[in-house]
Amino acid sequence: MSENNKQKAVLSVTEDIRAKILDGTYPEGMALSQVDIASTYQVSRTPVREALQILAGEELVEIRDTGRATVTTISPESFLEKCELRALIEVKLLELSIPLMGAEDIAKARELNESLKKCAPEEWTPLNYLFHEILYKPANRPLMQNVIKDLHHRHYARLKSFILSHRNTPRSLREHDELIDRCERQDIEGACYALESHIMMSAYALAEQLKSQQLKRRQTASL
Amino acid sequence: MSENNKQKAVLSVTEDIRAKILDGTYPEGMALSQVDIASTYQVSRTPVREALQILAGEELVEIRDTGRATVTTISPESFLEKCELRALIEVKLLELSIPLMGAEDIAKARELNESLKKCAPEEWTPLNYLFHEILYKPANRPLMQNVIKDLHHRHYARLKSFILSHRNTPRSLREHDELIDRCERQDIEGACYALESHIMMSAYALAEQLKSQQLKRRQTASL
DNA sequence: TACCAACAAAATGTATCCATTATGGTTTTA
DNA sequence: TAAAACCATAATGGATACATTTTGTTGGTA
Repeated sequence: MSENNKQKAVLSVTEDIRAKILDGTYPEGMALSQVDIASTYQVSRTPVREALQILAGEELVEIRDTGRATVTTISPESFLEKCELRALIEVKLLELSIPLMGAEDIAKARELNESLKKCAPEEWTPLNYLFHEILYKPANRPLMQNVIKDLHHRHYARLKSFILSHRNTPRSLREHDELIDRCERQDIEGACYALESHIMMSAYALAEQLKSQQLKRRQTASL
Repeated sequence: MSENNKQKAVLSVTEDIRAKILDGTYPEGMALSQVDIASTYQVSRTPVREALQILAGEELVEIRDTGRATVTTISPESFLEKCELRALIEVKLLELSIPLMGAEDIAKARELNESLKKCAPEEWTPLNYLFHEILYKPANRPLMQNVIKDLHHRHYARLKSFILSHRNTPRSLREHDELIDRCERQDIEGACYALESHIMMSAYALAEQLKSQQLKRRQTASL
């Protein structure tokens, strides 16, 4: 066979459920029954329960004291605060990075932004993270970088549909270009300010969308 | 009976192992065998496995791809970076808090610092966290506050023995007093600077101790 | 002595079984 | 009719049994 499919059940189940939560297949609030998942993946409940604990630790599912697991919901308030945190840390990373950046880092960033300009909508979120990752790498702060990665992957990724519908990517790309220019000029203050705006502007817009959608959903539910 | 002892096994096992890791009963690198734990708590391996997954999510234990679980180790580098992150977020919280502080917040902070002056060594870590928590409450940033709480509880607490041996608490208490004064005077910049020094100074001292102890331990091990 | 193979012991991974608890609908009663 | 009690169903929590993998040891060979 071409590859080794014999991965531990816990891992593959965890990965698959995580992916389905992130891409919206399992929507907010959906009940995750151990027996259903077990029969879906043709495994026993034992690995399923461990997978749910792992995902609960990632705040993707919530396990109530009755034992029932559901997909967590994203409140506009907590989303905004996550963006604030993201901005705080990313600005710090950028501030530490800029003095240590070499020409090749700038070149890589430009290259990635070009890829972003041409990429399919599906690829946007991961490529966007890679772009930011390159900018922060010189700072050499693996832990902070990891926090950012988590915020991007575990949380931001769940809003992909919003991001796509918002269609602010052209502006994002322009802002990326500006950011790179400022880095190249070693304009730390300007770059940090640009980055903070870049993050928080889209944050407010997305939070508004979130709010109005949840309002709509609640109205539909009460019919 | 005075209380309901019938808690779920997963929870009580998780809590107990967590406490033992934090207080050093289970030291860095110690192997956590499922069967041993199960027999220790008189439960089957099923809840033990879930508990280990939860603790792995908290980065208190590491589960290797062989399935073996061990208590995670704290490298001086990662400790310093955690302190940097802590300082970054706490300074932000303080900056947001000060303009919203009332007289009763200041009073509470003073009160807590007085308790700190008189408290037993055992009580220092949790009380110290409470002191900081009060200062950040007006900022109304539950998520950031939670990150800070985690950093304090899950990580800082493991260094209790170092903190005690370091005996820098008198200076800490003076710094706390100064911090409160600056808050009362609405001296945002000064307070933030004082807080950052307060955190990072002890961070560097602790990191040095960590380094020398790990060096000593490695030398002893190689005998 | 150093290295490798084979085997034995121990630990983990998963499935299945039973006990307990929560849930939803039905019936009963005020 | 509305609310409370009850029961049947379904789901979770934990224990046990078995399969698989890992690890350590022993014995043999160069």
